[in-house]
Amino acid sequence: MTEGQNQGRAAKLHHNCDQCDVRHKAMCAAVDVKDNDRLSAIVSHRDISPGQVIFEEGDPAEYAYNISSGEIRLYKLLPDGRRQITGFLGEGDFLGLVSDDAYAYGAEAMTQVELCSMRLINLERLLVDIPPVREKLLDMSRDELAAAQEQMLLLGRKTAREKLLSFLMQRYDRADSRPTEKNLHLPMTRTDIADYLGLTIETVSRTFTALREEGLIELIDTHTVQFPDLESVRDAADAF
Amino acid sequence: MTEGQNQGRAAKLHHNCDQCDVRHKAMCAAVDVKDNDRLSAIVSHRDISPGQVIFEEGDPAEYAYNISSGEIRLYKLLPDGRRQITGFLGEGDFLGLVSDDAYAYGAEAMTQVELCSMRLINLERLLVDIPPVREKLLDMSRDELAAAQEQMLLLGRKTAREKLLSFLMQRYDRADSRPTEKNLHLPMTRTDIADYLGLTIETVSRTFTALREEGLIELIDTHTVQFPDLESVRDAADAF
DNA sequence: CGAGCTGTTGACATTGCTCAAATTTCGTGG
DNA sequence: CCACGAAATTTGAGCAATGTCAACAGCTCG
Repeated sequence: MTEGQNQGRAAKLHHNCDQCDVRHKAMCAAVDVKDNDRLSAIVSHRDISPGQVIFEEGDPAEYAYNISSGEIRLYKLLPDGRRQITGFLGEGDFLGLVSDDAYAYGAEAMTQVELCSMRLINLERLLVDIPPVREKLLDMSRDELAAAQEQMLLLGRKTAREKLLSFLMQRYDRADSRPTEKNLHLPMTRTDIADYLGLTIETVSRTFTALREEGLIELIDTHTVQFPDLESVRDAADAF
Repeated sequence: MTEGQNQGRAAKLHHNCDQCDVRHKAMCAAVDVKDNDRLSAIVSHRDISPGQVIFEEGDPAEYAYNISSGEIRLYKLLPDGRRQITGFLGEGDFLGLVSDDAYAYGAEAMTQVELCSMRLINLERLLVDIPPVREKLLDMSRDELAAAQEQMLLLGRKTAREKLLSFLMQRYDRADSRPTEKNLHLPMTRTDIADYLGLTIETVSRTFTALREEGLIELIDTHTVQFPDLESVRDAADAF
């Protein structure tokens, strides 16, 4: 299975950025193709299995990462264990840039994950030498910030029902594959969804059931949702 | 009314950045002093009175602003009027950069405000010509992002009591003037606080009363708080 | 097959919200 | 400086949405 494959790959430390599948949607897109070797020289490949911690809040920040494949959750914890998931990241997303010298949040793999890692030191150098990279990172953090503000609106002012519907629409719209696809796959557990939406798992579960009974969604299985009528879901989700 | 005032002052379009009080803590600090005229050439001065809208969510984004003095609230609205305040800004803070071509949130003056405005077009040019400015803006948005994530934790996972205490500590720590000062001034209304913390004004009010009765805070007047024992407040606020 | 997850459902508790009214604060004009 | 009306804040009573605790069902893995 994948384990074997991954280990095979990890042996080859320096990935070749020329052949990277996600280059176009990652921060790397800002690097001119002719500087690819510059990029390849500083990145390493890393495989992570589901549930594994990539880094924890407060860890000294040494690496930044691009996600080559798989999905990750970012979260913050309170001393007593309450958790808030601040975001889910997927293919092409970037993580690890911090103002401080410590990570401001933790990161865990939700699925099998392939990371493209680089030392922050080397990244800093890249930012200086190749200005478009900084430009790209600024654009990306502005997007992240806009998403964070949208999430604050959700957390502070929406009902459980609105939260879940907004979440589903957010996932649906983000999913790159949008041909005739009416199915939405949710890789995360109910606990993850609850911690993302500021709810308990019971409320998430009950709300899923309620939406199903209303006919707004169909639950193909616990991790797959279908929308009989997309528009009515959007209307109910508000906020868009 | 205020219109008149604004036009009066606005007559003097180009502020002199050499003499700016907040230059050192604003984005402008990234501009070398010798390029000050470059900066002065693109900024204008604007006065805003309390309650006035600076821009609304969805407005086409034309200007970015530095705050010379005063305090501002940023917010997002739901169609039915529910409001989430996403942040309070003060002296030296920067607002208006957007990924889209429309503002992602609204901004209103809470007090009398002096703004230093610049066209986004001109700012873009500055970013290209003076790389440290982009660097500075990236740093600032990383800080903003970290603050946003902290706020998500607060909104999603803290109790009303913890929310209010965290808010008070956040304000206390941010207030630049921290000599022997045990007083904290809150320029915003209870409604603003409620909309920032994801609560109702009644709950905010009751929680203030409860904290006063516990002896954790003293209310000098509705907008001034004192902390008899700062440490016990910090303990109760968690999350730090 | 049994242990251990994950998810669902039920019964009940509680936090924070809603509606309403009393009180205080604040801005304005005299 | 004072009085008045409007706005902001506080307080009370009841309620609803969501959380807590507990039982149970379905699946996966050994």
